[in-house]
Amino acid sequence: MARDLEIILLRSFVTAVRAGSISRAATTLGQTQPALSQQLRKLEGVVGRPLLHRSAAGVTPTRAGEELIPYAERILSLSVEALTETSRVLTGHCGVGLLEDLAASRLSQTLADLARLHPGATLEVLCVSRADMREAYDEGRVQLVLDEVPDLPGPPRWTIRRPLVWAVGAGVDVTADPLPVVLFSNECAWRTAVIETLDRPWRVAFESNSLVGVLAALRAGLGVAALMPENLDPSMACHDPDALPKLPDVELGLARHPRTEGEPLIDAVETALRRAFS
Amino acid sequence: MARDLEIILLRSFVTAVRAGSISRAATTLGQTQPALSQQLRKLEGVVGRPLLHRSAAGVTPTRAGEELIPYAERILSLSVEALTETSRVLTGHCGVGLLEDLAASRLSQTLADLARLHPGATLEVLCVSRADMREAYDEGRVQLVLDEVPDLPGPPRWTIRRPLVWAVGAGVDVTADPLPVVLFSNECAWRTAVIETLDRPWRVAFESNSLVGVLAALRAGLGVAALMPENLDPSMACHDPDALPKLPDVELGLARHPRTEGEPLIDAVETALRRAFS
DNA sequence: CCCTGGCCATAACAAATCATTATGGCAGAC
DNA sequence: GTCTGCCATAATGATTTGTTATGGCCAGGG
Repeated sequence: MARDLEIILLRSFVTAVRAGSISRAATTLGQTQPALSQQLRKLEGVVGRPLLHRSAAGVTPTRAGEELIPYAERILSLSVEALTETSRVLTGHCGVGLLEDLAASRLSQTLADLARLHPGATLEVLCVSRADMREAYDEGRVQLVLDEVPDLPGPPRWTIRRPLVWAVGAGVDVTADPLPVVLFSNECAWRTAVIETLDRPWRVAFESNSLVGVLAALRAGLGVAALMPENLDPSMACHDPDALPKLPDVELGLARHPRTEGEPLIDAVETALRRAFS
Repeated sequence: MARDLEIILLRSFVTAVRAGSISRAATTLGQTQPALSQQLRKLEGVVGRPLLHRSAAGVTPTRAGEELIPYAERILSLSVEALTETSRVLTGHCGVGLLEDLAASRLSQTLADLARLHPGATLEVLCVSRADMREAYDEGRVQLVLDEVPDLPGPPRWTIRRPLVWAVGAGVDVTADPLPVVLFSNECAWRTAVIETLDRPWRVAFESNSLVGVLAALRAGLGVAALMPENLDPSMACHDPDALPKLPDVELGLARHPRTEGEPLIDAVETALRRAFS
């Protein structure tokens, strides 16, 4: 049998007592009635005594339930207090350097959520060339950089591998000879990956130095391109796994400026970035 | 993202900090190191900041971690306090009337566990005839009765259906004509169920008024019998589903003497009985 | 200098848990 | 009587969790 109470169950219990009914508590918690019913039964199992009188009118706490209520409320309030204390609203500034492909993905959503959570803080996202990124990092305008490992301005604190996949523009024949390819025009690690991977004749159908340009070219049916899965429009997925050679993974890493060690806001952004890939 | 902390995660965190190492904390918690590692990462996700510095030597709390520790310890101690208060060691006496088949099953183990948990309480299990049971119930020597619904001395507070299965004694031929059957000699609801279910010639090979007698007869290869699955030795299972007709379910129910409403010990025993069937 | 051992992180899979939909029973209102 | 609102249960599917099996990293000792 469980040795600890569970805070979620305590919240369910308190809500049910306040609501006087499991069904109503369920809706205020955004759950279904059977789910809550099961949770309360589980809690009763942990405590070892019935906590609620059930009737057709609703529920009322038993003797044991009444004894539990004050503890439950205290634990719940301590829980939110602990959270607001340790992850209290942050202030300051954090510059984040991102690979453009990452900036386009749901990562920006994550960062925007974070910024909304901390109205006193400013978040800035930068997508620039490797050299500019290094400069911004050295000058302290950017504290975190998430990019391909060789391009990082400092040692990676952690890394993560992501696959590349082929995106096939509308109406493009993947067996065409030569194969029309849409490329990033920057010196980018996977531009070379694409070129080295292709084992048959190909030609550059279009080049762009920005992801939106590449995506537009794909939508226009100009050719095929290598993307991270996050940026792949499902309609452009390549369904025949053998039509094009398998692309290598890219290794992304996060560099953090050493002077920012222990800064809560930078902590929070780093944790959010990491969590976005879990 | 989760809105509450989780007590289990707080315990993991505190243990890790105290142990100075995730691995050691894992062994003291009886878990594996990766499991704990994941839990701590999840907790960091909820808080939004790193809580531990990881190194090859072990872990030490970060600034945020140090802030969290006192909250975590307070919540943990409140949690155990709430449990010991609401499910504190009980005293008193509780008589439980059981169908013999139930007394033989793991249910006795459950009740023994409960008794060990509450050294100041005495538990008594009674397996007697329906009439004696009613008498004991009326006189207050038995507060809870778990039996077939029609045999209960009071209205059932809850019920549960259990299947009956055929047990085939060692070496018994289930196609024999007439089929040798081992029966309870008491007037028992499923004695009649067996008789009514059998759709071909049969004979009473052995009768006993106790479950151990029936089991002994089965082991001796005297015939087949109907049992609850809990009491079925796997070696006696009937493997051919069509060899014998399907037996009906039995409906068990729990009656509780009305005068015991709210008594903590009786509460605890009732909850334990119910939980044993969940 | 290269092992070796302790530490943590990750991956992949298996097991357990959880929430949902779909029911049914029960009691009071109409 | 039939409704209506309540709770409980069953069954299924999704999610979560824990496990084993690895690999990388750093420090200490040969």
